[in-house]
Amino acid sequence: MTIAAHAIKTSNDTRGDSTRTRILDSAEHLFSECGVNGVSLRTIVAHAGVNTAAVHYHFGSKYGLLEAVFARRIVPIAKERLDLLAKCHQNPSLPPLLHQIIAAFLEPGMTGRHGGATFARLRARLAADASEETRSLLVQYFDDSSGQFLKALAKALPNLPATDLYWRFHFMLGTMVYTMANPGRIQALTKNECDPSDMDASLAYLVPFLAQGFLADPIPKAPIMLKSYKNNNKPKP
Amino acid sequence: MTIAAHAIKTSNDTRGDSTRTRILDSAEHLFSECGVNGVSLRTIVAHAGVNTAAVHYHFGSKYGLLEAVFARRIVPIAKERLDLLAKCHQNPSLPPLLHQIIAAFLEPGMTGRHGGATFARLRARLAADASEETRSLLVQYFDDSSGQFLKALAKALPNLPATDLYWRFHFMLGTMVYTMANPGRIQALTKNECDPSDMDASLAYLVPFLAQGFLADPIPKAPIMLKSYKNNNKPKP
DNA sequence: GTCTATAGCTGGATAGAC
DNA sequence: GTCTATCCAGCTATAGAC
Repeated sequence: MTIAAHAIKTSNDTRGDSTRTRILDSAEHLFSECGVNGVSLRTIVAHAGVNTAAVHYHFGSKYGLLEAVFARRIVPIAKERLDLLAKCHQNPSLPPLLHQIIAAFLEPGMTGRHGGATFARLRARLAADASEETRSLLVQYFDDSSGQFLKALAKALPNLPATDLYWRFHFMLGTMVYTMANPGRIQALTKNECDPSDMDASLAYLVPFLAQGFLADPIPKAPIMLKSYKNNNKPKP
Repeated sequence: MTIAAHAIKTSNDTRGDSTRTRILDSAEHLFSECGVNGVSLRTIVAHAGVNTAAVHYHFGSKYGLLEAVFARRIVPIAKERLDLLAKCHQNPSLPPLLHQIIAAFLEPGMTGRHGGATFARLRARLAADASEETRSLLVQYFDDSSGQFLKALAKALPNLPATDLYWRFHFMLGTMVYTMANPGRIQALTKNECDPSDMDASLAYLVPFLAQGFLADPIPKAPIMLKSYKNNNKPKP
């Protein structure tokens, strides 16, 4: 069965307590908590109340299970992103277009609608994983919608060179993934005043920060600048 | 032996080819490439040309080896950060103080002086890992210098409320870690025009982006705003 | 489709010679 | 300090009864 077929089959399972669904839920939770290599199938099946054979019957292997966990959430997230993007437009009664686009990109994956903090942390783990299998999962599901957002951002920032735009998009992914991963450092430093697991608060602070970053002047192009920007690139204060 | 003692002992090993050092180098490389749970001690010792007993003799366990790998790099990184911070000051012939501070924080960990991209990726992996052991490693070694940088940033941004500052510091960590992790998405999207493994280029684009983000207006404080910033928080364009 | 039982490996850790 | 040989717990995957 293909990954997409897994996703469709799963999303049609509205009962929510079938063997398949319970395995997916347990796997999502434990992969997220312990990492894919940090948890055994035995632990997953014990948590789901099934046996090891069930996993191999439904998903073929541990990696097949990971694909299914991933596909179940990612297809609706990508769809919602594009839906929200289609609704973005200039209007004096709305926030600036740039803010709308950034929010359309970030919200679907970060709020609770698609697996919430659990799936978000799993995505963060996969992003730090460089293996070919993992990387292909991310590229396969995200690159299409990313391209659409890059186009929309380019249109909203007509004076920004493509290279600068790409870098800033990359930085946006970084803030998103790191916030979702929530390593706990900022809580420790601030005595829980800042809590990245509160995705609404995270977005409220993140969107304006990123929008402002996107609006920075492009950096000068001369190659020498790349090694000595400190003495040459002075944006107006 | 304590972690600090490991670090000191290692940093005094100037020959660079002792058993200890070869194990540390191999482990750093393979932990970085495959994840701590993704590589076995057998693979590490084969790569280092030693036997499994050597690891247990010198480091006690696989986790002890991870600690030693981490401590060897992190102590000099934290020191260099503070050294660079001490040199930051207002001067018309230099870039803005804010840029200097951000660069002082980012450079030591991202450029090639302390393990380079290899150790950087390992740090990114550990950041995505939520286990108590891993988290304590990061907190233990980084929180002191982070506090000093927060103070310096607060002084450079006297009108920014502490909460906003903390969030933006958190976002800065995200861009740093994600760039170091370099999941390859931006290369794929841009046909290698942007290459996050080029740390000089990364810093050239990253520092101005972050500085601009730090300079954004603080978000309004009313709790309601956290859930509906989209209709209420409109920074000037 | 679901289960039990187990095959077949690989893992971290250690004992004990030198 | 360094090595070989080994223990045994834990893993994924499968065979085969029901």
